[in-house]
Amino acid sequence: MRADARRNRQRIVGAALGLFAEHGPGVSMEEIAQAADLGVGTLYRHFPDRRALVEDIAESTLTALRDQLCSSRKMGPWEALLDMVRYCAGQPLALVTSLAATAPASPSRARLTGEIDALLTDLIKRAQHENDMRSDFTPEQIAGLLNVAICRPGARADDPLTTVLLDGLRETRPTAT
Amino acid sequence: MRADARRNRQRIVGAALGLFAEHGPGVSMEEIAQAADLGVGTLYRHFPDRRALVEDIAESTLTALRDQLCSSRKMGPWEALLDMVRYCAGQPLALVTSLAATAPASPSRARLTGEIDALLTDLIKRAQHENDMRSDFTPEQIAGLLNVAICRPGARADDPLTTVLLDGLRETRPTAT
Amino acid sequence: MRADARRNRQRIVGAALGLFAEHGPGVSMEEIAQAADLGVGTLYRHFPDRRALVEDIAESTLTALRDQLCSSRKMGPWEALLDMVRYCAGQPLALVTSLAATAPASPSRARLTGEIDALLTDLIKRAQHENDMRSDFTPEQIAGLLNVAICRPGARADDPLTTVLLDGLRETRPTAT
Amino acid sequence: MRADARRNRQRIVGAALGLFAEHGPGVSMEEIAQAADLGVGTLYRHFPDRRALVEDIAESTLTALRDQLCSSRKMGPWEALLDMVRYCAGQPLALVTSLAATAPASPSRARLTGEIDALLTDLIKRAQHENDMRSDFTPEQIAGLLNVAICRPGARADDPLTTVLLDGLRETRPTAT
DNA sequence: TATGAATGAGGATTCATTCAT
DNA sequence: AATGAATGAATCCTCATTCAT
Repeated sequence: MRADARRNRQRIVGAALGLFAEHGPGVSMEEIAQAADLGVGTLYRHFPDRRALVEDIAESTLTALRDQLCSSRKMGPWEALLDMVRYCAGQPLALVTSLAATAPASPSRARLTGEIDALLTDLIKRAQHENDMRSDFTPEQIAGLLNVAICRPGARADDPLTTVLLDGLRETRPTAT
Repeated sequence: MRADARRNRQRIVGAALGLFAEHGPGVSMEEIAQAADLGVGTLYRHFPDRRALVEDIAESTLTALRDQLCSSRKMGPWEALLDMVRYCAGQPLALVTSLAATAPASPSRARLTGEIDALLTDLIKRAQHENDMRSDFTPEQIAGLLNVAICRPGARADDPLTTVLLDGLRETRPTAT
Repeated sequence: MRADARRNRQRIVGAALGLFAEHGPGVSMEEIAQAADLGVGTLYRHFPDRRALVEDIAESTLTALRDQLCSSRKMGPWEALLDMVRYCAGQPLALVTSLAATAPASPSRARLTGEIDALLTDLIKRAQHENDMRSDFTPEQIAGLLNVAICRPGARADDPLTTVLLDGLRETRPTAT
Repeated sequence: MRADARRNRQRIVGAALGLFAEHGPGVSMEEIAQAADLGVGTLYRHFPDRRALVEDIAESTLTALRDQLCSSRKMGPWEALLDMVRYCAGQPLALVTSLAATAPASPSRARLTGEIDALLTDLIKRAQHENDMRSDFTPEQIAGLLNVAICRPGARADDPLTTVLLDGLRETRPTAT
């Protein structure tokens, strides 16, 4: 019975992700429930309201990202960054970001975001320290910039934007403008 | 009365831009009308439905961008690109992009987008030809990349992302990864 | 100037009749005004509100019918009835009847209806008296029956319904059922 | 719950019929829902929009009429016609006809109308063949005429109009005019 | 427990009517 | 006097949420 519940929860989240991706954030709870082959009532048993569902999706995605960042702490910083970028390409980060933008962050989401920022900033600091990354921007600025690269619909680790950005960050020379 | 009507139309568009920017695309027509100090009926006289309002905002922004691109055709290509980036920083392009993503493009919006793409691609081609820009990406790829840089909330001509991107594009060397 | 006003009034009534006939009673005041090549304001100068317009149409049609009935008082009763039926075929009586059904009758419309009923009933009485019409129904019943025949969309003086009815009324024999 | 839902559907249809009959086709969905002691939402769960409600009322009335016509196919034609007229007197056919006139017929309503016309025409043909009905009109003309008699507010099987019409149809003699 | 029917507040849109030009 | 822009109440409809089965 607990297994059933867990399966249902997964189906709901999966259905929601799929529908949000395909039809935008306006998808109705009923549609999500149907796509998960469940009644609305069951959806509401798992998530007290729509915000809870959205928050759950956002938090689980962010949690996975944080864990990924944690797990690569022992790598060289530049390699770890590349890893993170590759990892993100397979995640619905663009979707989650825009969904989450709808509502103010819950405390736990805020905490997650903070942790990710800290981990990322730390990574960047180490990269700069090892002269793998240009140092004329603060780690926070660079973190913001990477966020854009990552939280983009259809972002891939080897698409032009990512490539040019990483190229631009790799060096230590001043601006060309 | 013609003058009044024009003023009202401007107030509606202004109010809509402000509210969309602040509270997202879910703002109600009533709220927009109130923010413009008008009755809903007036809003609907100017824009037959919500989509028409959104389309109008999108198209006028895109038209201005196209005109800007046209008017800088006689400059050197790199300087023209910088000009465009600076111009876009002052425009609600991020907003317009996300709003427009809600609905499929109208024919005239599609045409505008096409024109802008053509102008931008041409600019990039010329920049590559003059060795102002790396040539290991197609002009279309670079256009896509610049679109991201430009259609970003809070984009500025001298913020880190833009700077790094332009740096990364300026050179002619291969990838550092 | 008075001539203009009269012409405008006629155009409004004409446009309204046409649109009501074609698109039903839901036609908007704006549409009527446009069809009359006038602004709504002008329409409202002539008719204080929608009901006034509808009433006017109804009353002018009923007035004409009453006048027609009056003018044939000197004929033989059966011939006068045939005349009335022929006259009605060219009038928008079906339309007016259904329009008027929307709202309770104004005093003057009620008066007109009463006059018409009286004239018609009188005609029928005379026809029965002259043995031109079967007498097993009261004049009021026969008046009601003729109303149906007449206030029908597309009624014509020689269509099957009218023909059969007049046949059925002409005789003096009892029911065939 | 299935039983409840069915009951609710019936209450909606009943309320709608009553209100349409009393206050015309302009009754609001909210009023119908209130008269059925339900929320608007429930009304819309049962009927996706206003047209669906009207269509449903029309189609169920027409279906019943068709079934009535079918079930009397084995009777003598004249008796079957009388039966139909009697049956119709108890049905809201006038209402349904005027409601349905609001919108173009749905395919299934069109089919029903066609079937009814065919059955009625056939009945008339047989009646003419057995010399129960005058033959100087085509069956289609007579069908049209009967439609008027039947689809009239307050039609009864023994009211003057019906009586006179049936009288007029019974015989085989030419017009009296 | 899962279901889906019921609810009703809220948003989009229309249109009769008023009023500034 | 004519015009058509402005108004907002009224209507249709949606959808998050609750609740009876």
